[in-house]
Amino acid sequence: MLEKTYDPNDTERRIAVAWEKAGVFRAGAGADARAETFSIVIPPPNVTGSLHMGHALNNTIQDILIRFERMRGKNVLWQPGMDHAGIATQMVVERKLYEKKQSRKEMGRKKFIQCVWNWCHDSGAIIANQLRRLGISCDWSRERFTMDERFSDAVLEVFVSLYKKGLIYKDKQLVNWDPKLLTAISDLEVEQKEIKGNLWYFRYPLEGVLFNPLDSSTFVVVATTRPETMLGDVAIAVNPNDRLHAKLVGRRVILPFVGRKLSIISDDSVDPESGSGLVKITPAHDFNDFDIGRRHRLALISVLDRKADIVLKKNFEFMKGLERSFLLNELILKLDGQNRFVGRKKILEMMKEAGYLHEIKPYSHMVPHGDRSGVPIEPILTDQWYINAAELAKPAISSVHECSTNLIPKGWKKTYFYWMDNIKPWCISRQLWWGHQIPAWYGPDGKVFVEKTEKEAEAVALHYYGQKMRLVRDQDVLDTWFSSALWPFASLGWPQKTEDLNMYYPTNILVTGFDLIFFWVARMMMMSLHFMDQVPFRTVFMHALVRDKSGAKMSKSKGNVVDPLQLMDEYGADALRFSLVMMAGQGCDLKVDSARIAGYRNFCTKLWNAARFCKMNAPMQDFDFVPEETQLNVNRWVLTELTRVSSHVTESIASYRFHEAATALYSFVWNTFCDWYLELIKPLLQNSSHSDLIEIKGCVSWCLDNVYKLLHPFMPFITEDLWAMSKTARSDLLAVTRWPLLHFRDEGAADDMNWLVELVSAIRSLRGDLSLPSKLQVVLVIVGADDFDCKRLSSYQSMIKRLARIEKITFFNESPTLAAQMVFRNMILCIPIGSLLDVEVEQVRLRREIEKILKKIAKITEKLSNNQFIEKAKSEIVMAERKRLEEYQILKERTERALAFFDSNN
RNA sequence: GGGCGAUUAGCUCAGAUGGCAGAGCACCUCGUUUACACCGAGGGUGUCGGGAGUUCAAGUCUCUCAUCGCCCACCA
Repeated sequence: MLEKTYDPNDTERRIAVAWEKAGVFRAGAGADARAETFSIVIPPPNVTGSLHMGHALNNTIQDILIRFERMRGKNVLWQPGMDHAGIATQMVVERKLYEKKQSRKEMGRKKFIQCVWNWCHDSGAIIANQLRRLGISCDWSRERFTMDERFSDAVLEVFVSLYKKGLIYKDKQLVNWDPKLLTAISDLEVEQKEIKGNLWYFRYPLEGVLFNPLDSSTFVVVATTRPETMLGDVAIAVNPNDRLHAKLVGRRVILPFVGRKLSIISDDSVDPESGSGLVKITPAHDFNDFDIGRRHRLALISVLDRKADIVLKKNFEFMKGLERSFLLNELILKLDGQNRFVGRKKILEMMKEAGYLHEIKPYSHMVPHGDRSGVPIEPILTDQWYINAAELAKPAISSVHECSTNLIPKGWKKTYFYWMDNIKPWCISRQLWWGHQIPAWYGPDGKVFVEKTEKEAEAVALHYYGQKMRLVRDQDVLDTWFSSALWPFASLGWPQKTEDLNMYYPTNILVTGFDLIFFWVARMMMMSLHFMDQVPFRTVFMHALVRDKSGAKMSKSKGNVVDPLQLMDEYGADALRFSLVMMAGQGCDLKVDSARIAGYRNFCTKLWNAARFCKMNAPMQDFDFVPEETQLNVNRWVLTELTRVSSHVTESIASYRFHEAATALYSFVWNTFCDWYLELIKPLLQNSSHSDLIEIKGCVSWCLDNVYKLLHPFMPFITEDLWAMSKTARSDLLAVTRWPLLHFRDEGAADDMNWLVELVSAIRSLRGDLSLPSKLQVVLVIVGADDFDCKRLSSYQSMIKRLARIEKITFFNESPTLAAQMVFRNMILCIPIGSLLDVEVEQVRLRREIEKILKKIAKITEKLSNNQFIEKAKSEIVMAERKRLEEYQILKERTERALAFFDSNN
């Protein structure tokens, strides 16, 4: 005998092992030689990560598709793997070292990298096991890592190839610099945050007049949010159409303290409405100013170093040709080596003291921050490697236009195009140690040799110099997303021409969160199209992001992280999976609420108990059940409903409407199968012929077996477990059993049983209105039944009696006295309850009923008397309305008759 | 500043191609009917955010306004 409740913990662990042992997740397992393929590459989780709700959702969706297609007999590959996650992993390991009072720098690069590798080996298995715990069925025998040897080979191949085509190049540009992590980052890794600060208005004295803070003709006013960069100012710009200020063009101002002479220039990009209308230009510390500087050939004067500390003394260009005034000396003394925040304060003090501070206005504006470090980034002039993304984007754009790749939901196309159409060079070098080191070697004269190996680089250098020269390798590593972009083809063995690539590329679908559309999806499109000449996936399914109960993003610092492992321990992996799917509509947010997960845990218990009932009442039969051979309408009905739900589920999964599939199954199992079918057959189990009993028992088990199959992609553990216990299970695991394709339908039986369900519900509702004790058996008197009704009533009377607690059904022409009445279709149902009946209450109830009906009738009549409606609406709609009207009129007439009976007998 | 999405029952949300407003949870009443109390039966009057338009017909399509959220953007 089974326990009353399902215990997921033991079961899930046991079954996960069984699957793995049987090798059923191997690519192509169980498929025919000529089967269609279906492939997915997993979004590789960070190697140091641990399972969070986003992973749980993402992998559940993929697993549903994979299990579904595997059961449909396809040759399925789900390629797993992990990402080395450059910055993230390096940060984690550095933090660990810091706890041990060690540092990366002291350790040296080689040792540090070894340390990271050790950490990866330890940590990598954790998330893989957590994914197994969730039941995901990827082929772990083929696990790949974005830093493994074969993958590195792909990375080198791509880098060298793009370099030689001129699509990768080195450039000295302003770059987003993270002063905490001390590396360049790409535009995408910059987060704009609104900061409430000030706008400071400075007075810069005009050249050739004596500066007087009280005389506005002796200075110009410029506004800035970044006072600390003023020492790098090289010009002042105004809009040429700014009537107020354009006349200043050509004059010069003196940069306070420093004494540098700044020309006032005109440039279209200046907004005369903004700030004071005059902008100070600091090309070394601002992207916009950098462009203006380039247009006007202005000098670049850098006053911040890589740590964003102010550097004055060491700055040769800054000092050149300047007399060091007293003030300048003082400035250097106060500022040199200070960090940017202190520097700002000190500059402001000095400006104020010297009368150069004109005004301060509170001002809130967007300040770029590093997404990992959280500190404000600095635009800094450095040498970095870039990809010409605009070039690579072209085929990636047209492929989506041509629908070679479909984005779901399709609204994301617009976002994709907008970004791709405006894509800028992608900075791919990072000043980190953990990652793919850039395959570039430099000769003594700085000449760069880009080759896959040092040997090859040396060979080329030998040819170039005519003699052997010492080469030094570029110290930088590549952006993690550079290697992630190769995932769909490199994980299948590229650059080798592998059988896997042949068979499984392009993949069918990529499942990912919409937050990765630029970081990852777009870049995979670019790289894959360039190197494979084919899209990486036919479909991209973008799902919502998991939020907490109140809709906020989960983060460790907020402490609102919901741990999927804990939820699985509490409710089981199946319940978690089911709730994620139920919530994964196509919105943007998905709120996790444990009450809901508990609800699906209850659903597991419900299913478990249906199986338990089956085991108790319909144990093993040596019987090959064939739906077409059934005789009993109750069976033919439930089989019809099962066919309906199975095709609904199949269609829904195939079109990625997972929520719909899950809802259909939930409602079939709970409402149709448990609440009605099992209740309906209970009386039959005690009191039926042998052949009927065999049919019923066969039908119950057969339905459950099919339910297990249909539910398996959603709830793999419990269904596998129940499958193993069910009579029809031979040695096969459910995971590789064929998906059911059901055809049996008997609409007549379905009509009968749906009528029965409605009838019983109506009687129960009437009983409820009368507050009859549920144990009380009553007599049901039926008035106005026709032959058809009578036939139905007698065929199903044992079911009706049991489910509605009726001791006897009789037929009358008139309603009996002291009976509660209710109209059901064209009959009046009466329950004579004698003195228990409160006639007045009944009258009120019936009157209210009539009122409702009249409203409906009025509405439909209005519709039908509208000629436009009759003329223009589809004929089946008009017919349906007429039929409804007829039904309501019968209802009205019968209800009035019931009421009249009371009125006349009172 | 631009783009996208949301607004439906107390809460969380479903409602493809317009045609009788739904589910789960919560709540109330009743119930130890031999699978399940993680259960069963019964219980819903919601200006479908406001306004306008198209249509015989609008939660659904168009416009507009409001509120909220997200993404993108170099603006001092």
